[in-house]
Amino acid sequence: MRMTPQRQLVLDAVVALDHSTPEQVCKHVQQTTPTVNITTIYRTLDLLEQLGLVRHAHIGHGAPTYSARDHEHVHLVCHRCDSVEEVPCGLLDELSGTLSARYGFKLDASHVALSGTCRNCLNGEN
Amino acid sequence: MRMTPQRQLVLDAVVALDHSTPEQVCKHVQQTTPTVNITTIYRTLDLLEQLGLVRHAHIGHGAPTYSARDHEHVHLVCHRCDSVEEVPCGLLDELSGTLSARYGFKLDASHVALSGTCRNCLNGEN
DNA sequence: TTAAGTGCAAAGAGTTTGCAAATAA
DNA sequence: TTATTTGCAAACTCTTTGCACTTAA
Repeated sequence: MRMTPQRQLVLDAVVALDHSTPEQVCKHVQQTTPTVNITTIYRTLDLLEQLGLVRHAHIGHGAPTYSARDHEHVHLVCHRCDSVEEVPCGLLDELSGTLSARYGFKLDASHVALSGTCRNCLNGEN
Repeated sequence: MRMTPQRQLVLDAVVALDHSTPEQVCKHVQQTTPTVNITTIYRTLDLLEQLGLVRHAHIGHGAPTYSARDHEHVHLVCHRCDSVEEVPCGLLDELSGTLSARYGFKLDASHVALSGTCRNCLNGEN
């Protein structure tokens, strides 16, 4: 594996943007180097994920969003207004323990978003 | 809104199949009535969801899966072998309470899948 | 000079949209 | 009649694949 300029650009973009879709990463990279192709973005995101440098989460219905590996938290996604709130992974510690004990399932808290209704929407503000 | 034959067929299929993608619902409906179009499946699933008769969950990377509204549970998806296990929503009650109290967020436990590694994969059986 | 990496075009899944024909109030 | 519903084709988003060209070891 060579840390090519393209790959460095993609990694930098993921770190800089945070929660960004492949499309957004592409746009950002192309501001500096317009020749970089979206295919390379996809291939590089896969690669960086295999290397453990980035990870993706499924937030809502659209494209997944990528973040740097060390940026870990749980996402609360409102299915009414699509807002995303970040809360500490620690909130899932107990659930994680239960799932492990009862089902042998090792929870990866930061990978998925928890869906529900946010405070504002509950109060009828949206 | 008229409960047309197509709509009844879609609802029946969702109930019968459980956790089925729009594509799978379509295949099932077309066994009885081959003329029903996939567009109608999508439109009807949306409609039935608005009426509260079905709901969808995002399991893994592909298409969402639809189930009857009363069929509620949490999905544990293994991101290594893609197996899906169902566990009671009650497991999230405490988390749900915490999120509500601290963030005003009303969790919808059955909407999303929890991602992680399943027992078999942890034991190196896959 | 060989293997890895890239860009480009095309294809593929999944989904939505526009519109005209069919259906039922 | 008139609004609703449907089927069909086309478009659209997101992602992957095949292949030739480029690049660095």
